[in-house]
Amino acid sequence: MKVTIKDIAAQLDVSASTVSRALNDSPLIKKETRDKIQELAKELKFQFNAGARSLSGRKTGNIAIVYEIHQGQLGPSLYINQLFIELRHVLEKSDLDAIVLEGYSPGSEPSNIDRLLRQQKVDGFIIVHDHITVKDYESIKEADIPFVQLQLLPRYVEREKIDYFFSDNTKGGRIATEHLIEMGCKNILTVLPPEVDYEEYSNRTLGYKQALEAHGLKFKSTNIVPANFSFSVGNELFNDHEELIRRADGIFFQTDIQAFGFLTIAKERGIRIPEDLKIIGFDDSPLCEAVTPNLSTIHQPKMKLAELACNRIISLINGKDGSELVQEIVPPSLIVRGSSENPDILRD
Amino acid sequence: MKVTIKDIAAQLDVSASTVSRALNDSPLIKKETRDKIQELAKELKFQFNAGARSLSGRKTGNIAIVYEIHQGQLGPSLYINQLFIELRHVLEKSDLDAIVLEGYSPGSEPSNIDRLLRQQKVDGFIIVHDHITVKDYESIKEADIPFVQLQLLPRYVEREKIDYFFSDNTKGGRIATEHLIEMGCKNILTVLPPEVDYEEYSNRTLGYKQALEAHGLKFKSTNIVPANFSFSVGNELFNDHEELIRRADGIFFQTDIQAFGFLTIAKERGIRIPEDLKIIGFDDSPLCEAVTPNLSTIHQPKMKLAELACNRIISLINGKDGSELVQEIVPPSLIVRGSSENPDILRD
DNA sequence: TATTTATTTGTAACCGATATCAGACAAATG
DNA sequence: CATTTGTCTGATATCGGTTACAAATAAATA
Repeated sequence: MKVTIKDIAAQLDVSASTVSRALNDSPLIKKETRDKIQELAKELKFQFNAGARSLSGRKTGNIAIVYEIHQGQLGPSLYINQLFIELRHVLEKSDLDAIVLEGYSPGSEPSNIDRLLRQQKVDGFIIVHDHITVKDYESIKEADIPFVQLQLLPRYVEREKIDYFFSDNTKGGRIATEHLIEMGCKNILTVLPPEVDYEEYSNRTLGYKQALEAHGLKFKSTNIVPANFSFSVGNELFNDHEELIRRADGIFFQTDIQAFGFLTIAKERGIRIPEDLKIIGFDDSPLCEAVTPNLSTIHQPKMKLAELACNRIISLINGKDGSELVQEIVPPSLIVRGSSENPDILRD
Repeated sequence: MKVTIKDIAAQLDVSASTVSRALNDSPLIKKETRDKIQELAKELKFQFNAGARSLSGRKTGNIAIVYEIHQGQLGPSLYINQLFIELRHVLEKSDLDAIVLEGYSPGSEPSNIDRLLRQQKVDGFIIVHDHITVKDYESIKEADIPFVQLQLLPRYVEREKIDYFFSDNTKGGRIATEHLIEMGCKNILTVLPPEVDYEEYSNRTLGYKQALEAHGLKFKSTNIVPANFSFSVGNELFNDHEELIRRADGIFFQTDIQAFGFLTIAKERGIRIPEDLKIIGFDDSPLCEAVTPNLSTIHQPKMKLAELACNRIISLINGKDGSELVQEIVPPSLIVRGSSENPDILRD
């Protein structure tokens, strides 16, 4: 049942090392021998024993994907769920397996990350978001295991020293806001989750501000509205900020979820979208096309990010270009749907 | 940096085997020696090298969680996302790592499951839903690796031979429907995803039928409405089945998502919920409490299922009770919220 | 043809753990 | 005190690969 390198060696009357070389495409082997061995290996469906390989060679064939839990979900938005699936998918193509874990799970000693490092279970880490401890970052570096950061630049790590890939949140905030301005909005709010210390959101807010100023609109900090990070945001907004909302003609919601929550309530409150108020979200979740009106939004380049991160990790593992940093900020794109369209244009 | 069993042995001037015995709580060791060794191991933050351990006959410490992709999401409903998180969480408590993979990814040869088996990378499989091939089921059995099935009983596997845990969908359908009947509904539809060959849904439909018949209501197959499995179900229903809907006084949506989609549309179409029509969903997704009116639903016992599955896998791995099957069908529970309440009662 | 050089293959040590078996030592028995 | 029994520990082979080094073979040179 289990096929080992020795079985192949015995069948072809060669030594185990020859088989090893053949299967690893070593240059130290005659082509014919190599082909013969590879052929038999394929026929027997040979696979390297992962334990033995990592023990001798170095590679485990495992990559850790570190995520965080938000409200019982994978990551702070549905978007993370999709990013996660993409990552696994790209890794699979290189026969790498994904070991998933929560970055920060209090009480476990040692931390999961520390444990994985000590057990030598993974070849690299892909860290999504930044909910891991400073200590764990240091452990990873000290162990000299490749890692890349996705989605959010950690606060407490020197950014000159890590590889990261994330979407340009400042630009996202800017193009979302500019779009509303172009559609004729003059009094634009932005709604964001309460955890304002996330760079994700502060950058989106920065982009919002930049857009306003570039178009000669006044930026008021009171127009930045932190609100519950869930569907129920709708009621909260009307309870706490009704006046602000009634005066606005555009809202940039920094997460789709909040826009959805608002949509379900707005109609009841007699606000027509997009006639009275135009709104735009952020993330391009699948629901955008399901709600009425369809939600305009900013599309996060998840495929691109997953590919960049995985390819980088893979080449780091293979020892390539370890010296120079790779840091990419991928631009998101504007997706216009019904919630921000101009009725005037529609009438043409 | 890396601490091995030999390092500990050298420091305490004992042999490696003694250290191994101490760290594995073997009875063949003097208590004092054991304590001394364990103490030092803790101090040095020793962890077994995973590769070496699995090579020498012990466990890999990895469990494969096999899922399927639906519309770019993890599994056919948000519920799977949560179940997945629960599973990982329970495994973590036993220092087991989760290797996640898609059950069926066409084109990869050998299949991921086959590859993992041959690489001897995992100690067991938790299969969520049934999107893996017959061949893979057979490979797992042949390799004699423990596995449990969650969420859905596979069609092509003899159920007398596998351990499974899932929620009682028949009962779920029944209590959902009975609830509507008790709230006074006489003409109840059920809406379900188009993939009717899933036992999940056929059982929910069965429960629906049982409830009707138990209460002397006529069951009509035309009242079973397959519809798009997404938020956009609302428009589809009104386009294709408006008359049916106008005549109904209750709808049992077999997934929350479909109920949400309907909710956003119903109001526009002049249908008041729950006054004109009572509805109930299935899954108890977090959004239920966020929409207006709050959605009544059937709660799936995800924590319970995750615990059962993990504990079973763990005891199978440890060689316990491998002989007798463990099959549990966990009852879901009714959660009553605004969407099915009786206005008459509210007025009291 | 004899000798040097380049290719290709085999031998053996090693990675970090486990387990069998034999030996050391102490306690129990005659 | 000699012998048997029971506890505990160490030496060693092993798991399935990799790799440095030595050996064998083939090709190139004198």
